Parts: sequence; structure tokens; C-alpha cells
Amino acid sequence: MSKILVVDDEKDIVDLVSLHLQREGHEIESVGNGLEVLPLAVRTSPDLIVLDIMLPGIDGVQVHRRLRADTRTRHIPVIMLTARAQTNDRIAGLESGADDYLTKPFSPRELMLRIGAVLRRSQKVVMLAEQRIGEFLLDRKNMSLSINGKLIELTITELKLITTLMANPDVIHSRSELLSAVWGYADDTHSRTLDTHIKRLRDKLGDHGRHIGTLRRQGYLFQSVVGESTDS
Amino acid sequence: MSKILVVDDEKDIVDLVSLHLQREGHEIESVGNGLEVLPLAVRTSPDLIVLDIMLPGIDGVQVHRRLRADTRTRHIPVIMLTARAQTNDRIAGLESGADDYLTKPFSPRELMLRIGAVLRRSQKVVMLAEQRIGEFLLDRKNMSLSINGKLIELTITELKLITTLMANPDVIHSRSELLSAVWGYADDTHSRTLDTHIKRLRDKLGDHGRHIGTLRRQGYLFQSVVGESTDS
DNA sequence: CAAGCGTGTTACGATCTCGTCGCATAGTTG
DNA sequence: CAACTATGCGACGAGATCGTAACACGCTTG
Repeated sequence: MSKILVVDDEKDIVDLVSLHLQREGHEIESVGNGLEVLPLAVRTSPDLIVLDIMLPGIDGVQVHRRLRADTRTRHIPVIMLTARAQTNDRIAGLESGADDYLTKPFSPRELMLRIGAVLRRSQKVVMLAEQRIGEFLLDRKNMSLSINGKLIELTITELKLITTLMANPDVIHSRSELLSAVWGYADDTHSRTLDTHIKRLRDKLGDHGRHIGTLRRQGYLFQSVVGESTDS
Repeated sequence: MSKILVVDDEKDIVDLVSLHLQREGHEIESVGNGLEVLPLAVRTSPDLIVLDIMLPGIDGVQVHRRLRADTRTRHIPVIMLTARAQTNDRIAGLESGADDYLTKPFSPRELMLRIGAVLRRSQKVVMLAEQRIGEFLLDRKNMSLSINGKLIELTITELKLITTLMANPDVIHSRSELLSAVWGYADDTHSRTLDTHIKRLRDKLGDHGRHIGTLRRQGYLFQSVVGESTDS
């Protein structure tokens, strides 16, 4: 399922971890020398690295630091194995910026759970390249909107606005939510800016059944269903 | 797996089809009256409709036509069941704009294959909401680019350009390809427009290892790997 | 129905954005 | 090295775009 790089000089630990990981369908690489981690990570691009803090020659924190500093690879999540539950090691593990850490001795089960959690956390988010709502087709790939196949020329602000609204049709998007999503405003400035852009959008979208509805004092929404009243 | 609406007044056909569909893990709804199809489709929003052309009261083509005309639902693929391999029915089936059609009597296996094909065809395309290449993070959801967490303010043209380039890093994008993807130009106009925007992009992206490279007479590319030469 | 508040609408000017021009610079070819 | 071609770069102006102000309109509440 995922490619995992195990870095430890203790062969029995590596074997134990590898065994359990392979049982769960993961692909394993392992290395005992800290200096080999970086080139190996660059070459194989693993999804996760299990890194012992105690390594011959160069310690795990240093390895991790180099890994982070290296710009040839994307960010790879790291689970650090610390020697004992000593305060020093805890701090070192946390300070090094590892995504998680685990104290030796550990149960294989706990490691599996932590690996699962870290992988889930770093899971990639997918979205629909195209979204069709009736005659509206939002093409996120090409950043365009068309109605009945006809391209609607929108400015970037209008596009962000309709994209936000169409992402959750029939759901009320409050003013502050829209101001945040489209303009990045943190505070709830109350000017006529949002209204004006809503108005411009409405004009460009034309008169179809589906449209941008207003919920007084609540916000705006893209209504996907024709003929339903907006009355609250 | 998918929700399928079977519309036929012959109970044995419905049962046969339903049996086979359920075996493949699909969720089935069925109805014998053509007039009930539209409200049912609106309510349940099936992924596919298997529609008999011969129905009491209203024929399948009419039902299909109403389905298409109705704006409350998205486009739902339809497999039309025609009575015999007669030319008339063939034409009616095709004219009605069904996604596929099948002549009675048919083998359940053939129907299954056609259903599989239609569902595959209507499969939605997904894309990554975020794409990370080293310190570059392209957020397609929010239509923004950040480098090391710092938001880079890009115009819509620049954004489309870098999005196109980053979609396939380390791949050469020819001038005409970029002009087509970003500007929608069909012809290969050779002006300085593209160069100028590349220049503006480069200025905004700043000086990192990763950058937009030029391949003389070939095009541009986003280089994901630091320290590699662009020499051809 | 009158007052108050929230939203719609229009107009306008500051600023941004884009494509083009003209030339500079850097590869390429013979 | 000379001639040629492709790309880089700076500047500029037309037009697009945006936010705001001012006011109109409409809904709600008492």
C-alpha cells in the first residue's frame, strides 16, 4: 500500500518492523547507516520513514534535519524511535520536528497504529476536476465555468466566488465565510464589496432556474434545484 | 457500487436484471410505470437508468426526452431496451440520445458488460486538491501558489501558466501547448506574449533551485529537481 | 405603517493586468 | 566569426477589474 523506509542499525528491530509492515501490505526498504538515508530517500521517495534516533556515526535527529533541509524531495513524514522514555530523548524527538515518535521498547501493534495514523494524516486530498450542476459546468482544471456548453467569462474574483458557492450547493455560505474564502479577509468587514460581486456574478450567470440565492442575515447559496423557494 | 434504476413493465425482465445487478454489488430501484420515472430519478438520483422503450401509457423515448429536458437532475446515463432488432426501434433508440441500447431478447451478460462500459464512461475525473513540489505548494482548491508557506500573488494568467507547467513537472510544454492551455489560442501565434508572462512568473517565483527552464525551440518546463542542468 | 436594518444597484476612479513594441542578449549554424 | 534565429527584457498604454460611496429598495419588527 505505502512505501516505508526503516532506518535502524539493530537488525532484529528492522526485521520485526518489516515483518509486521509487510503483513499489512506495505513495501519496505531498510538501511542501517544514517548517511545512506538521504540519497535513498531521494531515489525511492518513500511515503514514510521510521527513523531510529540512535544510529552509528550520525544520530537520527541529524539525519532528520538533513532530510528536512534537503530540497530535492517533498516533505516525507517521519516517525522517530527514541531509545528510552527519558526526558532528553523525548525533547530531542519532538524538537526534531518528527511527525510522531515512539519509545523503545515498543509493541509492533503500537507502531502499526501510529504508522496508520501518520499515513492517514498525510493522505492526499482529491477533488473533482469537473463539477456539473444541471446546465452549469465548473471546470476546476481549466478554471472556467460554462453554462449549456457556453463559456462564461469570469474574473478571478467571480470565479473564486462561484467555485466556493458551487463546492457546496444548497448550503448557506455566510458573508464572513465568503470573504475569507475569496478575499482571505480574517475580520468581518461589512462593506458592499461582496454584494457587488454577487450582483456581477448574477448578471453574468443570466436567468436560469439555478441561481445564487440570498438568505437574509445568513448569507448566500448556490441553488441547485429549480423551482424551490428560498423562503426560510 | 452504483445505484441503478430499472424501468420495465415486464416483471420477469426486471427480476432477471435486478438479480444480476445485485450480484455485482449494485443498488437497484425499479418501476414499471413510465410516468413515475421522473420524480423517482429526481428523488433518488441514480447513476444509471435501464429504460425499456415499450412501456404502458408513455413510451421510453418520451420518458427519456422528459428526463433530458428536466433541469432538476444532473445528466443520468440511460441504456435503452428496444423491443426487436428492427430498424425503426434502432433509430428511435439512437435518436433519443441514449448512452447505449440493447435489443430484446438479450443475455444478462451482455447487459452487465454494457452497464459496466457506460458507468466507466461516466466516471468522474479526480485531481489532487493540492500539489507539492519541494517548497512549491500549488493549491488548486483555493487557486493559489505558495513557496515555503508564503503566498505568492499571481494574476489569473500567471496562475494558469504555472498550473499548466506544474501539472507535469519536468515535461516540456511547447509554446503552442501553453498558448492553447492558458490563452485558448488555436493557432501558433508567435508574439512575445508568452515570453513576457514567463518572465513575470520567474520574477515572482524568485530564486529557488526549482524554476521554469527554457528549452530552446522546444518550450518551457517546470524543473522539480534542483541542481540538474537543463542542457539538451 | 413607520422605523430600522440588511441587501441590491449604479456609477466612478484608482489600480492592476495584459499584450505589444522595440531592442538586447544568447544560442546556433555554416 | 558572421549572420541568423529564438528568447529575454523593459516600457507603455488601452482596457479590465475592483472596491467604495451613495442611494434605492425591501424585509422585519414593534
